[in-house]
Amino acid sequence: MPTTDDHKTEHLVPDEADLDARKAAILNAVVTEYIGSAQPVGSQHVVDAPGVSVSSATVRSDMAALERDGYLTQPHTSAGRIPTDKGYRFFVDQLGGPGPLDAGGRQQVRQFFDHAHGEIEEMLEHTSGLLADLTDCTAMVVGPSHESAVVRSVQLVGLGHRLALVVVVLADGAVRKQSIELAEDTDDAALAEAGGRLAAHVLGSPLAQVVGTPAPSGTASVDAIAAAGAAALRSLGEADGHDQLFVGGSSRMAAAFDAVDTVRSVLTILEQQLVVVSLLRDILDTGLTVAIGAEHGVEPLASCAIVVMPVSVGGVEAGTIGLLGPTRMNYPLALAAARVVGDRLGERLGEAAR
Amino acid sequence: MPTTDDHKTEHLVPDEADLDARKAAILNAVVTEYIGSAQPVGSQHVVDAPGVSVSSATVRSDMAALERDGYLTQPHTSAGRIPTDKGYRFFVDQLGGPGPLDAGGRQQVRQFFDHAHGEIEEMLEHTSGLLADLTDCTAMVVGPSHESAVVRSVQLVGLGHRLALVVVVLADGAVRKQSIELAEDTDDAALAEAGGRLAAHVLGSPLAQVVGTPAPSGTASVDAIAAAGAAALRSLGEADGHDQLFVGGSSRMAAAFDAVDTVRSVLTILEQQLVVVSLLRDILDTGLTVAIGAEHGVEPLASCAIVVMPVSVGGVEAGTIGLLGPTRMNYPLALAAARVVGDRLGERLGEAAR
DNA sequence: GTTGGCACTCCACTCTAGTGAGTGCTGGCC
DNA sequence: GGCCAGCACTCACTAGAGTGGAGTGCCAAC
Repeated sequence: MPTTDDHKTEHLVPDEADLDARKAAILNAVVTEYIGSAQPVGSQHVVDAPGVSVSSATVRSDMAALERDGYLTQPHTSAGRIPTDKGYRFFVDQLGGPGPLDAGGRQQVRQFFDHAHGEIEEMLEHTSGLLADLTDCTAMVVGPSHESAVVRSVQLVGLGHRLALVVVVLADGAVRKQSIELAEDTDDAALAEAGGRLAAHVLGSPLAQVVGTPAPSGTASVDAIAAAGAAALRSLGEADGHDQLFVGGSSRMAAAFDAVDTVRSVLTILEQQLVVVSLLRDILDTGLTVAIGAEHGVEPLASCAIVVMPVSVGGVEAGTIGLLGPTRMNYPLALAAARVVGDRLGERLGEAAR
Repeated sequence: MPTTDDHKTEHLVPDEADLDARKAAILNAVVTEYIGSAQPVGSQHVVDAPGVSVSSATVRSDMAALERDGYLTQPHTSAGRIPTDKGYRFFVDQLGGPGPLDAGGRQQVRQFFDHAHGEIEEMLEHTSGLLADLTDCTAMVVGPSHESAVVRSVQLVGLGHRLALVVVVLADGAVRKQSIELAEDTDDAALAEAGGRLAAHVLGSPLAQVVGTPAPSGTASVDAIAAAGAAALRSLGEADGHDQLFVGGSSRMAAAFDAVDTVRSVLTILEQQLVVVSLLRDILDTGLTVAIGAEHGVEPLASCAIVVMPVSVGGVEAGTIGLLGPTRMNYPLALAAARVVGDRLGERLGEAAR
């Protein structure tokens, strides 16, 4: 009934604009309480909340209004209220805010980044574990894209038996490899010669923009190797499209739901790296930080919410952090953790990839 | 009461030696049925099984004997029988056997290895997915150990801003990297010089056996870089101890149990790569192929069974396959899949790493 | 040793209150 | 008009009683 809807939207203030202060306070209380208890919240539990200094009867009538406006719902008559996706949305947009990370959490983050060592991949992997610990959500960390990183070094390494490895180092420290088959037993000199020509051809340009073959050397066997190497680089450039994903704390999903079916379908999604990466991408592209319930359009995650935070290095996007939990997840905590860890991670990546 | 136990073991035949043929057939039928239905099996459901041409009353008395001997158990009086861990053990050792992979499965394996491409890590990752699909279990694939692989190439690549990358290629095609910090802005020539000395020092020896520093060059700055590189190599050698693990199909664990708690604790274990790798290692070391229930000693996995299969390349162990499922998993299928995929994977690794 | 028969057990299910948290409504008060 | 105490009502949840049936153990007979 679009007519009725339009009517409402146009003439009744509360639907579009902010809710009346007390209703907002009540909604806030219901969401907060429900996030903590996972139980429907009754009017009695809300009367003592800040900003609500009225009787339970009045709260009830406000709750009924909030339900009419779609912020709350009842599992059944004569049960307490549960926030709807719209209710969570209002909470996140108008009420919650990032909220500070507690002292223990801040300490954990500091300690983590003080002791973080090793290569990027390892650090990202561990970061996902940290986030999961902090928020009790499943954490997803997408590594920096290497699309624009230029080639800093190319090397051909013979592995014996007609096999060689093309090893590429990008300016941001990423290393890619691809094995190529050689036509016949090749001596190291030819390999080195071909490697040199390959390097001259691609050094300084992004991996994705490698085209053509190196200039001919006059020796057919060397040219063949160089061409094979160039082909390998191209296939590496194409494969680089899908960024690396690190998922941590997927066991938290089992604790979040008591229906095994839900757990299974969520885990199934998490196993599909491509789906997850593009899901996070999509959410970011629509300009959201939090996607609640059906907002992200992935049906099996309808009872989940996702917090997304871009990781930027010097203003340039260099990865993404995602937190997956039930729609009744602790948004303030998740937002705070994502922000803090994202910032620190960005700094770290900046130090490494200058 | 060890005395009683000894007494039994020594003087009563059925406990140690094979069960009487019909009892074995009954046990076989119970296990098979229970694997399929997950419901306690009554005597009536067994009378039609091959090798059991007796009435249900006789089956009952045999079942009672099997229960006395510890092969079966009852959830409660007047319910059907469920196999104990010992019952599964007998089934696996004496009855089941690998059992052939069905046509669809064989086709799937063939297709997978025909189309498998890319580098080892990617293939191992996908192999875990394949195994999960085939068996409906969670699959674990441990990559080949690089402990004994000798260094084929070492390179120092400058990344700008006092940062350089040590890139090591091992003879089996594995690539390792580690960033090092340079004392001050260093020119490429010094980097190349140091790289050359580093290479001369370690080429041909296994990564884990890198000791000392390269021979001095006479230039202090070059020596410093070379020393830093050698230190990086040592730390890489140490880090190489824990092999790469790829877990596929962890969502299957959610389908296997209906207690969310169990699912959560199993997933928690799966997140700890080190634990999983050493668990598989331990099982192999005790000479087992299948570890059932408490046999592997990891308490949260008490209701799980693990099928382990070494992957060997030319007789040398080069990785491990593991399948994790509930104790009532389909052992013949899991064993068959593990064997077939393990063999094919071994062949593949052999082709690549010669 | 095997079998049909029989009494028994006990889970799973249904049905029936009874309980209580929570609601919507109403009439009176400020 | 907004607020509130009071009240009747709703309905999930729980406990207890009753029932059906799948399954067992035992026994006497073949």
